[in-house]
Amino acid sequence: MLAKFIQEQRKKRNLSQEFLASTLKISRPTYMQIEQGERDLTITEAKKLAEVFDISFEGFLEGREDTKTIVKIEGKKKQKREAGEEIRISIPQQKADKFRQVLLYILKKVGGKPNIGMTVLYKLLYFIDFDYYEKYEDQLMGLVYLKNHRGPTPLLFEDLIGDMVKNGEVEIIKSKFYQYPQTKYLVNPEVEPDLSILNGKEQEHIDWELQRLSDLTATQLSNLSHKDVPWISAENSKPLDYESVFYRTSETSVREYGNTDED
DNA sequence: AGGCAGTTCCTTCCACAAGC
DNA sequence: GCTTGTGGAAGGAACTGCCT
Repeated sequence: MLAKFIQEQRKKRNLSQEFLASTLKISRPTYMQIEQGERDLTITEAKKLAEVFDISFEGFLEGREDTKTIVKIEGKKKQKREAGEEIRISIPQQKADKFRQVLLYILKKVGGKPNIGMTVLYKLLYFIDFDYYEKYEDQLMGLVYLKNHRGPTPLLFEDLIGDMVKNGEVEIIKSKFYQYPQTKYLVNPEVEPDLSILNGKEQEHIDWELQRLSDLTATQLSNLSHKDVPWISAENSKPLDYESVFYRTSETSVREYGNTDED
C-alpha cells in the first residue's frame, strides 16, 4: 500500500511529518491521513513526494524504490530485503574499511561545519573518488555512486553509517540549515581515524578536496556535480562510470594537463 | 428545465493526548 | 523538549428531492 510506503520512506530519511506536510502545503494532520491511507494524494503531491524521496515518479506510484541494488560486503552476511530484479554489487571488506576511515577523517575534520550535512558529504566523497581517478588513474575508495536526482549517491553509505552508529563511533544529529532539514554526523571524540590504510598521495588528495570544496553549500556542490561528465552521461539510478572522468570539460576537470587552476 | 433547501460525504485544521 | 496520532468541529462540493 502506498500509504505505508510513504511512511517507510519518510522514516528512512529521518523526515518529520511536519516537514513533508509543509512541503506539500498541507497541514500536518492532513498529511497524517495520507500516511494512514485515509486520504488520497493529488498528482502534484505525489510528484512532490517522489521528488523529495528521490524516487522516480513511476517507481513512487508503484510503491517501490527504483534502485534495486543489493549491497553485499564480503565476509558479512547481512542480507538486504528482497525486491524483484536488482543489481548485485559486492564490496570487498578492505574497500569498506577504507571508506570507513576516510569518512571518519572527513567528519573529524569538517563535520562540524554548519554546511556539512549528508548531502554535502555525498558530494565530497564523490569528488574525492572521481577526481582522484582522473588525476592518478587509480581508485582511492573506489565506491560505487548512483545517479540520483540530487546528484551522485554513494552506495554503501547508509549501511556503513548504520554500523558506525551502532558501534558508537558516530552520532546522527537532525538539525536545520536555514529552513532545510539537515542530517549531521558527529564523530565520537574518542575515535581516531586510522589513516595507515591511506598512502601519502591519497591523504594529500583528500585534504586538497576538503580545502577547496568543504565550504560550499549542498546546492553549490549539486550544481557542480550536475555539470560533471560522469554524472551527465550516467543513466538515472545507475552507477556512474569512472572512465568518463577523462571526458570532463574544463569546468570540473582537476587533472593538470596544461595549466588550468583557479583560486 | 431551473432554482433552492436539505443531506451526505470528504477534507481540512485545531487541540489535545501519547510517545520518545 | 519535539514528534506522532486521533476526535471533533467547520467548511465546501456534490447529490437529492421538491417546488415553480
